[in-house]
Amino acid sequence: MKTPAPSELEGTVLGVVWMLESCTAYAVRGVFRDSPTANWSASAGAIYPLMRRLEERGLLVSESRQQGQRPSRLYRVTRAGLSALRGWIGPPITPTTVALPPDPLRARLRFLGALPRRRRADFIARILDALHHQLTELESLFVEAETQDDVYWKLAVGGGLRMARARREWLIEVATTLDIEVGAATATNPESA
Amino acid sequence: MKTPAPSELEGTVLGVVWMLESCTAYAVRGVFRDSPTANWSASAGAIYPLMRRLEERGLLVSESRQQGQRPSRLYRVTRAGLSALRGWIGPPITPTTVALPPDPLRARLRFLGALPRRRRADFIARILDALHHQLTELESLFVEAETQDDVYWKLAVGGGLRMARARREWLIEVATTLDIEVGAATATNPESA
DNA sequence: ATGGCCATGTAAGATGTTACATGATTTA
DNA sequence: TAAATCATGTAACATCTTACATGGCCAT
Repeated sequence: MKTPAPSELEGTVLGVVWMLESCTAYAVRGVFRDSPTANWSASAGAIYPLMRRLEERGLLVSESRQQGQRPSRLYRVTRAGLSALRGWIGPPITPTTVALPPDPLRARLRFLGALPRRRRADFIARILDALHHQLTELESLFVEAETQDDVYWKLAVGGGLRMARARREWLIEVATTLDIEVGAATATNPESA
Repeated sequence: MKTPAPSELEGTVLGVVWMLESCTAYAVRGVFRDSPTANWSASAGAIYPLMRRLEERGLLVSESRQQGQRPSRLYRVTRAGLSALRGWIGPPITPTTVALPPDPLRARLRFLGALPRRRRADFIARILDALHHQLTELESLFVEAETQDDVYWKLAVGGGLRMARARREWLIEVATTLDIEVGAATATNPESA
């Protein structure tokens, strides 16, 4: 194979373009921006050169379109691109696909002993509050996804929802184990006394 | 502030050095290598320059140690380093801390429709099998963690275990929804019964 | 004493981020 | 018409990966 295996970002971009049939780099950025998960910054400096690269590899083709407008590129997935997308998904499955994803929250909790006791409790309380808000947002997104007819979208959002719930339950366990008041966390806004 | 906020990797390295009291870059790599989550490659080319940078910023200090051996650096966290570690953990909590972490499996599932039907089923089956193995490994790690006296380590491993379980249950739901034959790997033991 | 592993790095290259530049389109 | 926003990029920089280099230590 002359073409290297697509990276995570490349595979996702291929998937997005494939789903949209044809789209611009800007549209891909929009999809990332609206994604409920913290993917990448969706920065222009990442997306535009990346799609150029994918075109050079023959995985995308672009059609220049400028009817009185500023020049713009409409990308489509080529035959080779679809093949690369399938290869990226698998099988064969790669370790990174199935491995437990890194979680910044879990990483921080690992070193929670570095915080003074007071600050530790504050940290947990704020996290619980944020997770609560996140959960309600994901739940409404899930309800909305139910009305769509894209079964994979529903399943993906459902997966995110399960993760968010598990994370929140875990945090409650953490708070309980550390003997931290959890009830006050979501109700009050105590900060500067 | 002259020093920028520590990145994810920098914060984690600070935390590891803090936990070990003092250690070499190689020891930090070992911690990453043995981590159950797919963090980074723990490549030498990332860790060694990074710890050098942290020392330049005054967050680490290194003591050269070469008693008949090859020169080696023992790093310790400075006062400023501990402060930076606490700042990295929070509060204030950052969006990336609390956001739903990106999951390569969820990303792929989003585009599962790109696979031919046969291959799709194969993909799900293999993933389920891999998740099953992962889960048994995490469970034994959890049992082992129970014997340690580091409460944050127990909680972190417990969190990873919860995530892995949720992910597996989600995949079973996926398989069921897509009407895919699931093998013995999905035989759920009734832990909630 | 030699092959293999431990341990400490470096060099080159790929990739992503931040900040900026610029023209087109909409809105006040 | 001026300001804001959309849309398409580019440039400089920071960071991470892959691959390599090197020297000490250990078992056979």
